[in-house]
Amino acid sequence: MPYRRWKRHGHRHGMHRMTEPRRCIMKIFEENAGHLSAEEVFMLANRYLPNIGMATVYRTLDILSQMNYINKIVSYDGRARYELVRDNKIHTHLFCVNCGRVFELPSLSEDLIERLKKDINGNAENMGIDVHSFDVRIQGLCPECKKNK
Amino acid sequence: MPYRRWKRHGHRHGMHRMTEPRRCIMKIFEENAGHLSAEEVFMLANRYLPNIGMATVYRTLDILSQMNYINKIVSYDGRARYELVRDNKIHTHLFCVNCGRVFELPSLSEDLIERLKKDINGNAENMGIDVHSFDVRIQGLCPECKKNK
DNA sequence: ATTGATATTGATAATCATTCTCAATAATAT
DNA sequence: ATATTATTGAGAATGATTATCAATATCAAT
Ligand SMILES: [Mn+2]
Ligand SMILES: [Mn+2]
Ligand SMILES: [Zn+2]
Ligand SMILES: [Zn+2]
Repeated sequence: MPYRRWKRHGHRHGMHRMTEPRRCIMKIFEENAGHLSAEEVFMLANRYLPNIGMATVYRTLDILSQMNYINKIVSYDGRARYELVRDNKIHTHLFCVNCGRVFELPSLSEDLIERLKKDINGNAENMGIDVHSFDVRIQGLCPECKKNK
Repeated sequence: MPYRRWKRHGHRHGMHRMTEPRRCIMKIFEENAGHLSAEEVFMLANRYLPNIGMATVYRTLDILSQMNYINKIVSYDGRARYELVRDNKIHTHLFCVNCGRVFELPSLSEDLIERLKKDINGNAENMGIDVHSFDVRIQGLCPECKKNK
């Protein structure tokens, strides 16, 4: 179900009712391009809903992920990040080993992705595994941290 | 410094002394091909060193990683895995969304890796980032979990 | 609009992997 | 053998995420 429809009161998505915290958090992702931690989402939501609780943030991030409105990204620093689902391109992310932030890289060229898919699906068939998704991850220093080193 | 030399008493690696727990845990990785969690390493080490503590396991995994004898892999289930460094190939790992285990896929073809490297390094240059390493990750079902579904 | 069934909330406690603290011990240099 | 100091194991502490639960808000049926 597209988010536009669910956004209005009176439109449930399965068992999921539309509520203020959910609308607010979804709005935050629509207005922020980056890869936000739960804590960052909490602080942004807090400006509009001063009583919102951390538990609600986590619960909402969870169902928005399930609904495929946002992506959950598990980083190396022990905290997850979330981003709005904008397209179905394979994301290439940089995980900064210094500050822990996640950065977007330009997507790989179409034919490179095609060859990756082919290669991976071939191996998957041989091994008897079921591929849901894949991605490319880079570890290194973000522009800011590279300077200050 | 190669592990063979460090393995003997009286041979330090910088400030790192050679001790029973370190020898034991390194041996465990040499004898186990898989991707082990700290808990799994602890249980295996426990058979030889009944008094070993969890803190020592974590500390040892940490310095073995720094020494580049083992790789640390951050999984999606909130616990890290570790594997012996055997070569410098780009690892393609399957992270089973059902059981949380990590599996090795055959490495990508040489020229595919070369093209990936080129593509990534090109983007890295433009963005002013410093690439330390990269890898391809698959999320899906392992052979075992695929059957039992 | 009012009602009733129930999904959601915020506060708080609990969990779980990992890290820290510290006094006792073991590994190396002399 | 002795002195120096890195390492250990036990247990406490941390920090992100989940679970619990009574109060509240949403939505479908009236
Ligand atoms: Mn992204
Ligand atoms: Mn591997
Ligand atoms: Zn950084
Ligand atoms: Zn599995």
